[in-house]
Amino acid sequence: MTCKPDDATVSAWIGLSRAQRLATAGIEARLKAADLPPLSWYDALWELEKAGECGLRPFELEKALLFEQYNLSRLVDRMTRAGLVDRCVCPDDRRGQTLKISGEGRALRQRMWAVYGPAIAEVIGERLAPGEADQLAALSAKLC
Amino acid sequence: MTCKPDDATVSAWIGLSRAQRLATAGIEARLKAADLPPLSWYDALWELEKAGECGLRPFELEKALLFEQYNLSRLVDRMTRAGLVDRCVCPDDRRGQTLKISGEGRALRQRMWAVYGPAIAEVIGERLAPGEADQLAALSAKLC
DNA sequence: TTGATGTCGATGCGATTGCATCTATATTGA
DNA sequence: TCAATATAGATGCAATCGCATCGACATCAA
Repeated sequence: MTCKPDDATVSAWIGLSRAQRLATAGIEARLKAADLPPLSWYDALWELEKAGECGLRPFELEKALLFEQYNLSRLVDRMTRAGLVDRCVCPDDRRGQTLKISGEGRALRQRMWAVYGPAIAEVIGERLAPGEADQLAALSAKLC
Repeated sequence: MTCKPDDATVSAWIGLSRAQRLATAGIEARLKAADLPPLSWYDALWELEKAGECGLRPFELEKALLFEQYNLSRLVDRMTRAGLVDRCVCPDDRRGQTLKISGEGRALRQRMWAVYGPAIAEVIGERLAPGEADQLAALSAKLC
């Protein structure tokens, strides 16, 4: 049975939550200031770019991004309308489709990384001593 | 100048983000399954309960919760309509108001904690060895 | 086969968020 | 004092989210 959390657990949860929200806000603000789309667009573009030629099915992207199905459907809508992603026919499953990043999509991802990368460095990297980032990554991994 | 983040920093950021989102989703799902309002309501109620008799100004709550001003305004709206929070006149500043938790609000916070507490234990506590929670809290604090 | 059930993705609708801006009051400085 | 500026909080409107559900195809069991 699951009982009440101890104080250390509560502090960890509150800290995790605040840290992530502050970092996200900082990063999103920098993207917006540079007239770039939100983080979720970057994440989608990056997953699709990593997937390469064969692309990804929407449900795969959904799992990779931890998105709700309906939100992913609409995100893909917007990105397709923006010319960043191509919806291709899926040979194996006629219910589905295959998503591929376009040239424009690749270009936008690069422009976003030019802002996103330094933002991560500023918001996370500069605040952690060497080795602490690894610790944080390891602890986070245990929660997934 | 801020340059590119190193790999450890990127891993820390991605891990932090995924861990927080998964944990949040798990906790919110449990609240919803118990027919309870979302986490933000709990957070607001808890801040107001901690503040005690003298209550809090909306802008103080805004800072405590890391909310946008307009979102806080509307959250308070909904919670007031639900009878959980009282808007009181603010003697010092006639532009503003003082927010106080109601009896109903206190009661709801308790009922929420009965779900929220175990949820934290399950999603965070059970996945971290003793001491790791403290480490995570300490690392998170460096990011704030 | 074929009927029952499961999975993929889209969508109508109401709720919430983000942006810009507004009103009212407070503060500051000439 | 009083005009200029700043701060507290609300709100109209468009974009996005959450929920429920749908249509289309796939899979599985008899």
